[in-house]
Amino acid sequence: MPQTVPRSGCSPPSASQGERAVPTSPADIHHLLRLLGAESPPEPMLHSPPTHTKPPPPYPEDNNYLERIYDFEGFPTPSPSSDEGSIPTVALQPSSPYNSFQYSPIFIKEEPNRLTVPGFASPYPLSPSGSCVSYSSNNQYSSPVPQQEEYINIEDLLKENQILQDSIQQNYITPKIEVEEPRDHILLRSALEDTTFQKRLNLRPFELGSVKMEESSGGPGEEALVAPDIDRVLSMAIEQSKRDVDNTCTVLGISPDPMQWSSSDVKAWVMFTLRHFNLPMVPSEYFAMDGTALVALTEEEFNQRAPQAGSTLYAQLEIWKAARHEGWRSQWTEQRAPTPAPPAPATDDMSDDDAESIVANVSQGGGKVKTGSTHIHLWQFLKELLASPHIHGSAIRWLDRSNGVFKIEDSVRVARLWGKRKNRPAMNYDKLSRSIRQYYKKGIMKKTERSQRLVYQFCHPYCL
DNA sequence: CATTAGGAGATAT
DNA sequence: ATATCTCCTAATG
Repeated sequence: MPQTVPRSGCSPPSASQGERAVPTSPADIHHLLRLLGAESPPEPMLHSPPTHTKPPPPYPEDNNYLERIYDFEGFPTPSPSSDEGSIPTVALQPSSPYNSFQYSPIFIKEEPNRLTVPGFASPYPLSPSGSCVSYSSNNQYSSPVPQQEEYINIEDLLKENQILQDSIQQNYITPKIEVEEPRDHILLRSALEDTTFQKRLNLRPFELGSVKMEESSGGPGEEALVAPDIDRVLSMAIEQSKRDVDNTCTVLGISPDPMQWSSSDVKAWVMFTLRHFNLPMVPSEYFAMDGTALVALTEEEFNQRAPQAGSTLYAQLEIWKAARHEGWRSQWTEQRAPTPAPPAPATDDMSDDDAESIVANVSQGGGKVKTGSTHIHLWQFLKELLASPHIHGSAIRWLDRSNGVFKIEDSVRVARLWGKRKNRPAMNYDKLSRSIRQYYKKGIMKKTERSQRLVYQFCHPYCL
């Protein structure tokens, strides 16, 4: 069935062999390859997994998986208590058929693969071990059965890719990727299981399978032939990483460039990442430093600060560094430039805005376009932030939830997030607080008994 | 110095 | 017309 996919403003990466959607140097791929294997739990946040399509039940403090999905997507977390007045409730998108993933244990131990990378020109110190990411088994994605550790090399990946392609050609119709048998090759698994990029790019589910792969007839020159197919998959995976980074920026209100992070940005990022990977929390004081300092930390220093999670944090940061290095453009670079007609047309313009409008659309039942998010009221927005303490807890949190008393811990970030939401790049806390003060008159908020700095209180119907 | 308080005009939807 | 946004002056800790 030849499906012609409407391309909703984005051109799928041309299947032509010469050009790729994402220009990636071998070094980048290698870099990512080292990183990706250990990284993200498969498609952690962009879509709801099939089994979780309804909002989380009561709200027991830690049924966070769904919350994470909501939060990360900028979805308002479904309120624990009944209904939120005019806050739009969000129906999650019906799970896409491509979206079959499950959390499967990931084991990887890396071995320098055979690609020789003539020097990844990173301005940042690489891991002292040189291998960059050594994934320890203490993280919870690892299975209790440690003997499954395996080494990966490109040849295996290629073979596996071949197997996959064969099986793909047999059930071409099935939009699901069947990667059941091989349990061990994470990179491939994660790259292939994560099919969301295919969907986002309007690829047919298996277009990547059409890339012909020539088996290494040329004996010794192995390095040379690695690139073509894996490359393609990886470039998509890279795309995915970009989006993840961008999403995180949006959610946390931080710059994509770690060097620009303030110390509270650093804390927010660390906490978010720990949370995201289900790693044990560490005192945020351990990471009391700004972005420049964070970037300068070695893997060992990470591990000192967070014995259970240091490697993951370090690896994640590597991805962000790479992002920075590649100059991934994002709406975050300085003030947004609203020029709607960028010179480079439609190669991958389906980044962040799309995600947001999808959110908006979904929340409107698919009917109305856009309108949702810019119309939000400040008090609603604040409650939204308050509803995801594990993400924004360092910026704003409840002091007395039942009475609607909350405290703004990081006025700069809250204002930044608000400005972003309202498309007001010049927003600051001065203005935001002025708006809050208007609420006194309107009876939406009131001053607390003993007035404390940065502490506000919702009035009655508004607080829950 | 950051924050609070509130007036007043401008602006976006 | 409403809900801010923006700018500003004055007070406070």
